[in-house]
Amino acid sequence: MKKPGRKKENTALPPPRSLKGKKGSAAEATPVPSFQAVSAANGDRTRVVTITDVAQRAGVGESTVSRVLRNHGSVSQATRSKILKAADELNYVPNRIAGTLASMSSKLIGIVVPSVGNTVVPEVLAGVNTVLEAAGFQPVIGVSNYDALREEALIESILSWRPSGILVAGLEHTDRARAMLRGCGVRVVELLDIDGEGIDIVVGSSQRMAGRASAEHLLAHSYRRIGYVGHDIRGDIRAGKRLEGFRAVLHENGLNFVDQEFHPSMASSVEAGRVGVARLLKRQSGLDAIYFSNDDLALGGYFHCLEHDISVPRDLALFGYNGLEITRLTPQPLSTIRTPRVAMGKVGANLLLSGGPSTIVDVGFELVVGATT
Amino acid sequence: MKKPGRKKENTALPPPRSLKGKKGSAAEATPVPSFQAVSAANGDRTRVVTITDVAQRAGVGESTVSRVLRNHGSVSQATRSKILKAADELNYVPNRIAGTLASMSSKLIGIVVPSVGNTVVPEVLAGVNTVLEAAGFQPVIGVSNYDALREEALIESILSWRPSGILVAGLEHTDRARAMLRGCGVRVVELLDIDGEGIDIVVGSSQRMAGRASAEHLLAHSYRRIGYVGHDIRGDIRAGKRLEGFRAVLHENGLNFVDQEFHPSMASSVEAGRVGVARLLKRQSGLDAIYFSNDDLALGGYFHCLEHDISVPRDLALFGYNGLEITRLTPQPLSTIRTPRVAMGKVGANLLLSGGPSTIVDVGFELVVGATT
DNA sequence: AGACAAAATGACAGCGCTACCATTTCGGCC
DNA sequence: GGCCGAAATGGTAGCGCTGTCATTTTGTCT
Repeated sequence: MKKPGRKKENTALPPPRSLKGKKGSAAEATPVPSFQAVSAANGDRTRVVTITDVAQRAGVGESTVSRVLRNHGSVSQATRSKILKAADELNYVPNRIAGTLASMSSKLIGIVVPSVGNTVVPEVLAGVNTVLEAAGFQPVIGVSNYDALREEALIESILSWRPSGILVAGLEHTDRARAMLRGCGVRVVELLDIDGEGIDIVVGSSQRMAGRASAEHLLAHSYRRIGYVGHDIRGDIRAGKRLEGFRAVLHENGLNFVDQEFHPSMASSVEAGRVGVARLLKRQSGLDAIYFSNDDLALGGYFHCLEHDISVPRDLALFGYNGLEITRLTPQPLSTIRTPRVAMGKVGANLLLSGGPSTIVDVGFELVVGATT
Repeated sequence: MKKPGRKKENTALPPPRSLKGKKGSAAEATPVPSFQAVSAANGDRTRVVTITDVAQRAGVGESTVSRVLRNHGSVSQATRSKILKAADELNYVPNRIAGTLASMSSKLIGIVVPSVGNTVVPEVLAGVNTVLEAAGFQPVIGVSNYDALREEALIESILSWRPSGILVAGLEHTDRARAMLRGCGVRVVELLDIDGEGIDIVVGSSQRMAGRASAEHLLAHSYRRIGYVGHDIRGDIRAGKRLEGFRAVLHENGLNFVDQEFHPSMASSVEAGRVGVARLLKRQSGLDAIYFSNDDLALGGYFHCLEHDISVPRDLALFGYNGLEITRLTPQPLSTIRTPRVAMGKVGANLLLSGGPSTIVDVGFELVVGATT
């Protein structure tokens, strides 16, 4: 339809410079300075304002300025305000890079997450961020895309910023990643999952138990011909653990999945769920319930049912995982398992900063009986 | 005058290590190390590995190690591998804090976003991150919660890490924030919106035009009794601009909103939409269409209709904003306006790193005619 | 007023690395 | 071999700040 918009530039701009052997040749035009070359609206020197400038302007020593700015150590009220005034006038912004190097302790916290696709991770991050911000820490984030090697690289990269702590998702990492985390000398929090061996602090809920609870719920409601619709399990280890737990209960009851569908890669998980259910139903395996790898998929399945007049749960029951807010607001609330994600983030961050001993915190989960089972 | 300062061991003898004499004595009653105090499961001393250690181990100078590690400058193949081997054996992780301070140019990029609630911001971040990662940059993130003062504080805080660039959402900032961004000496990208005056680089689409296009679409489809359901507009300036554009078109056609509902604060936007529509309909204003501040609200409204057998669009048309993936997958696809969020992030990041002149890039938007209008 | 502890302040050596030299070594080439 | 430019390497100031310690300035009691 309408498509206003001026020039619709492409993303084809060349990256500024590559990491790899860029130099060597004597040519080297544009040594890329341009860093901190501005400020000082007046005609004054265009150097970045340092603590020395503030000290001179206030007529005191650098250490005193440092003490005032960090609110640390005793300084007379008169001196303090003199310094604050000078700092303000000069528009001084402290250089935390230098401060970090000098003090050997940073106000940076590393965070490595697998994705920012659905709202699960952002919610955890929100919880983490609340705590970090209150304590004056800044998060440095990396997204691994469910790729263990990328995660390893990210961890290394983030550790090179010498954070005061690091939060990562999950318990599964490459050996080298684990070694780095163990040896980096700062606290490590592993989030979301507790099924496995952690490095230091572990905050999450049991994926296996969640899967088991889901199966038990469906069985308790007399569903017997159960199918599974999931995304690629290779990358999402936690989804795999849930599936494993679910399947274990089925086996213990002499059952098995009647049919299943995996969707390796689909733009959206909702779509994967929709397509998965469509395929499953087309095969007419006489399913009475479907377990999904998560709520996104379940939502897609639910939409499919709505569109094709499949009565839920009479004709087909649906069960998801995550307890996304939206699953509470669909015409029929979805049955799912809700995890306290924001709280998880908060707890994790708090433990990280608190300096206590290594722990495992099971934040548990809540089985939400919606209208789809 | 006395001569303060510590002893600076000169070139007398090669001291075992540590210029700081931290080691040496066997006593060592933990003088506040706790930082970097771990690793090395073996009995070895636990000092952080520095470039000097690598240099010594490889039997070369520090500068050469630096050259190899940064892949910058010419080093013989033999020396290179010798150094890489030493670094690997020592499990060396470079200290980018020190590197940044020394080189006066960091591999950090600041990002300030209003929230991580729905998937809009994460999608933009994903685009940004793709580009940053490829260029070896690390994002430092702050979340302002739609609070201008918090944004200001975050900007200051992030600038103190001396990033090489900074991305912020929107064009509206406090005066001080704007001054800091202008004066910090690095490139600034303002994302999402282009209606207003930017600082340096602006990448987004016109909110006002989006609102207008939405109104024109509804009018073209003969809807005349239009209502509005939105969240708190005070914080979300962009939603306000869309509303303004929409309303302008209504006025130009001698119309106005028949009724409207604002939801200041609700746990979920979807819920706000649901509740908003319920209230609007209860008032029986004879609406034939509802414009929502965004897709989350629209989704909630749609769910309400589904649940209460309100035929969409016959009884009521719905129109949202964002073009979230999920709106494409509901039983009836929602009519909405889709913005190229990932691309927006990529373009913004590329421009930030490319070092070109200040620009405004209108990435446009696409009016998606779903089944709800 | 003198004595003494406490508060206030300043001086300066690093933190680990990179940029910029200076110096040494290497490869052709007469 | 001797010469010379280029490649390879080492030495060493800082980068802006903080921690330590020395010094000076209070304030409080006798």
